[in-house]
Amino acid sequence: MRARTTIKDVAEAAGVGVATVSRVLSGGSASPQTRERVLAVAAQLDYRPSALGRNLRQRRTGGIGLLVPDVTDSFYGRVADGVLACARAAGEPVIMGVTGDDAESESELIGMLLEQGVERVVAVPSGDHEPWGPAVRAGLTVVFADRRATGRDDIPAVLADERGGVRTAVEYLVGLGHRRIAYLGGHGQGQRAAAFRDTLGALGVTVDEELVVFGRATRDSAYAAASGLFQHRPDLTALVAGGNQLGEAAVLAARELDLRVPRDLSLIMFDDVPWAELCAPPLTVIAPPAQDIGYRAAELVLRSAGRRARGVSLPTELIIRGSCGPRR
Amino acid sequence: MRARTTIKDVAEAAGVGVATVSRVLSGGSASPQTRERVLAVAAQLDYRPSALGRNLRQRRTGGIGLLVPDVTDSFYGRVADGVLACARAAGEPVIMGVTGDDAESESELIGMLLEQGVERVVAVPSGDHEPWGPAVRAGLTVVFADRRATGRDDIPAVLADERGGVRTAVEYLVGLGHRRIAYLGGHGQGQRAAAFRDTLGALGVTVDEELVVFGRATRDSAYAAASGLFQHRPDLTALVAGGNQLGEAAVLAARELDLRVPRDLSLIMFDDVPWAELCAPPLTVIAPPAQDIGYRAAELVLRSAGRRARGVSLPTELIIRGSCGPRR
DNA sequence: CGCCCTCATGGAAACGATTCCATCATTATT
DNA sequence: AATAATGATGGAATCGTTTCCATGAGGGCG
Repeated sequence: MRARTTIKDVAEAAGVGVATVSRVLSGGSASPQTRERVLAVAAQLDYRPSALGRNLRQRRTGGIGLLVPDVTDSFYGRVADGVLACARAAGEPVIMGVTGDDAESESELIGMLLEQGVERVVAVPSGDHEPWGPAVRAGLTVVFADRRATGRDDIPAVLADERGGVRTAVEYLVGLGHRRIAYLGGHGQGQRAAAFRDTLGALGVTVDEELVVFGRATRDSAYAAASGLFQHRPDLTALVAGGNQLGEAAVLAARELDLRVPRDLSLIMFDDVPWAELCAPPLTVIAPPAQDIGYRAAELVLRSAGRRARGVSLPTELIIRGSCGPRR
Repeated sequence: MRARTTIKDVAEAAGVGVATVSRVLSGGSASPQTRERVLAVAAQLDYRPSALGRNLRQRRTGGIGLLVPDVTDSFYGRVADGVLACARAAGEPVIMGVTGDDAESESELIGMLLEQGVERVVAVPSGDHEPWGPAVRAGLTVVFADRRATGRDDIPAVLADERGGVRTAVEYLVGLGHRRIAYLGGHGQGQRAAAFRDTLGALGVTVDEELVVFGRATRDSAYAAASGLFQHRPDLTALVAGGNQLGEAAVLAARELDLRVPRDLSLIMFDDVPWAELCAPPLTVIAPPAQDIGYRAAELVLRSAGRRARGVSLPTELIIRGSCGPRR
């Protein structure tokens, strides 16, 4: 491997000092002819300033860290895409890690980011507050996306307006005549379940706690929860699934038990995914602006270097397709 | 922000020289009592060696770069997941970038990685060989995943056995009696189209070039291609879609034109995605081991630091569901 | 004409780690 | 017992950049 060309090589070739080269390249003052010569030489030698040297000198790494539970999940994939898009626009590298919604993994990854000298992080937290103590103590600028960690209200977050989204969905179902509506929730989505209960209450429908169930993040667990719910309470007429994996499980379980959608069961899913349209019938969904959430979070973490920033809540959209009908 | 604790702080607090601390922490020789004292002090001060200092000294960054066309696409999401899993097991950070299958973006991102001092890259190349000249010239260790760049056969690649997969699929369709089989391909998948033609030829079916069409990577373009194909050649009885976005477009277009699957049209898609099972009917697919491709590529790039490595081809699996039937 | 101010410029320090090398002590060998 | 060998240890150089500071030249103004 050929040795890298350094600033010293450029300085020598251009017949100037390294300080001058550095100034020219980072926009400092220099005489026009010097500037021109340095730029020409740098281009000819294909010189790239090493981020290593710069970062060490400036004691900061520039880049931004990105922690998501699972890139494979379409929702987090879109969040990540938003972060990457914003970072790219700003010319910042992104160091990415997958937590699997596990606090210990999260801790390890934060440690790794710290070692790398990263000082700005966008994360979809596992929910546990534990890992974030050391992070903020070490001076990390953190912005949460999609969720917050319990008890860390000091960390700004970019969230979907889950309450609004769930409210709209529940109102829609109730408007169709449904009364026995179930909620299938997942990891770290207490917010959504709470909104579900509140809205039902506000509409004068008594909340049946047996109809509010939670599955783990895995496909199997979600399927078991959905299937159990359908078998145990065949009287329910509508279901709100709190995420795309849960929605998938619900569709599968309903099909397995020969429940016709929407005749026997109305279905609304939180999160819009490509396959929602391909499903038979196409799924009515509450669409959170996943890509936007990532983009805004990255923007926030880049702008708020140092000072405290306030979080944001982005509106969701109810997309009515074909999976909801009047109460049977 | 509190100042970072450096190796010097640890050395002072432990009453030894910085060299000794470095040796203890990186497994060099030291007397038992010194080692113990240093470790105790380091733990107490919560010392983390800065990767910046180390990398600069060693002139290498350790981490690995990851370039994919689109994280939002389920397939590349799984590839990325595989790379991240392997990197995490090896304790290496991953710097990720999205190319959008655009050679210029790819070039820029490679430049960024170079600046960051990354020297190992896993990439799903856009297909253009242009960007990779500078990369290998700068001494980057590159491993391609899923595709190769034209004319860069010197760069090892971890691929799915597309030929085998397509062959199996086509044989299956021909076995069902189909003769007018179309292929809907996408960006950088000449390999698959070639395998399609070859297999048909080998089975004694004449290849109708009008039935081999290509869409761009966007949803709209793929839909237009599929729709055009169906309208222009209503006599075709089966279709192989060369990727999940293309498959999605085909399902949508078929539905729009009231083609019943599988009665009017048999459908096979390259790539297994969660929604393939949710589709009505569930889609028969050629499943490439996406996660494995990523994992193996990362393994390869980590192990083959320096020396040349050979690529690998991983088998695909034909998963028969319900979207193929006998010729009508 | 002289002084001071401005501006371009280069040398050198600093960032935080690793690592070479010299030093010193302790033990083994002849 | 003298010398060599071994091993622990710390000082200092080094990586590539930015930035402080000193230097010198040149020009404007009194």
